[in-house]
Amino acid sequence: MRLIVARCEVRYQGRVSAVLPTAVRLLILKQDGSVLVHSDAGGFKPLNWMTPRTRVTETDGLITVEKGTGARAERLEIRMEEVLSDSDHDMGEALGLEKDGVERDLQEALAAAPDVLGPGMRLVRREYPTPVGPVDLLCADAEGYVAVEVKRVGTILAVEQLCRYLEYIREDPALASCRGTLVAETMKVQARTLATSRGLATAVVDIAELRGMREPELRLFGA
Amino acid sequence: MRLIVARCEVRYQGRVSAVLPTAVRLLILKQDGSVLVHSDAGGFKPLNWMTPRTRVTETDGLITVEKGTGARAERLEIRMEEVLSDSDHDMGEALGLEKDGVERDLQEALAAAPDVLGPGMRLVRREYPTPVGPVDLLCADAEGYVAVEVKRVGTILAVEQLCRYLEYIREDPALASCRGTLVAETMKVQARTLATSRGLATAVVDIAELRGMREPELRLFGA
DNA sequence: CGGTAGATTTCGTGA
DNA sequence: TCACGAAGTCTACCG
Repeated sequence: MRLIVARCEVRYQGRVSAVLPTAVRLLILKQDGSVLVHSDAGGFKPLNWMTPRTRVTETDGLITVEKGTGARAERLEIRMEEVLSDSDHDMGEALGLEKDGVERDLQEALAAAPDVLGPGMRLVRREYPTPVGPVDLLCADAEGYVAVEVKRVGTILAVEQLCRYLEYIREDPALASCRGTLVAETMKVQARTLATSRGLATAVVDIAELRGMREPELRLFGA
Repeated sequence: MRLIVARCEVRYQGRVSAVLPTAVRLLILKQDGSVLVHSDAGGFKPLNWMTPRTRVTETDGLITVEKGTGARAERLEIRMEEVLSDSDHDMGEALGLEKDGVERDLQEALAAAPDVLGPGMRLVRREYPTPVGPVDLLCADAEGYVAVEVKRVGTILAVEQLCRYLEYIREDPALASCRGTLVAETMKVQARTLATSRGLATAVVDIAELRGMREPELRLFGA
């Protein structure tokens, strides 16, 4: 990884056009070809950047980063007027990031304990396919089938998505009366409202509690 | 801006849980309180980060970044085992980024040349309000009104959005027969298919050409 | 401060 | 390679 602190002007032309007037900024040139231009504020996002795969050339204080060809071509030009620092660092191989609590984990926990969605609820199958993509869970209880969409945050977009799935699911005569439930760790009020007006159920769950239900013996130790 | 290259272990707990095993990484501590952890690969995105406003403390090789309180609390812990480089850089004030070609610009260009959507098409108003948000353009031709949704990339989500708008627009008796058109610089095939099946029109435009139509005198010079 | 929509979204996955 | 969906999305804007 090469780190440059320099007074520079940056131009990007590709999906949009952008110009950064001259100022002192941090340039990051990664081993994989990524180039990031960061300022001392603005948080998470680089002011300008290009992701792999790139072609990087440097001549006479001008760094040119290119990507793609023809209509989809992109070009990032960094004109350095004063270099305040320029260093190289060998970082070796990095291991991956371990995450927990994302939608996938929630879906798993729910698949293992579908009865939190109602008495007698059981899992029919996960990732039940439709022409517009798979619905997270297909469940069933005494009253019939229920299509379940799982989200970390329940929004109106999730309601729309579930509606789209149901439209196709109900084309199957056996599933014509299939109900729908949106499950999320946090539910937006607007999502609940829209869901209700479309005849869908909503449920708020906690992943830690879900797992607690799956492994009740662990709770005994904690109690 | 403080730049640290160090062998470190990183833990994040907040919206999810994440652990980064020990490796050499770049730590960026910005003036505004942002903290980013970058590896030498992985492109645009930091491995871990925290956006303002944060509380940053450092004691004995342990950097702790905290944010929020109570249920929404987040914590980022960086345990440094070996510091390879640690430098501070004064970057002063940075000027803003000038962008062109985003959705807003496309909407403007289209508002100035609505006839590309069809002969005799004229602009009624921009940002025509509905209870579910404003539709980008409301136009009209000899056959009646047309609601226009503008996107840089036309997706099925954009089609759904336009449908949602039309649902409300058509409640007004004067607009009961309002048509709909999705306009984009690039149109996904699925979006076009869904739009057609819902009785909506689609149009692909180029922002440079749009502007060319608005200022035909400029073309004469080029020709 | 919450909600919505845009983004050079980026990033992963599956066909 | 393409298309779709998630993301600790982030960020700006509006109420």
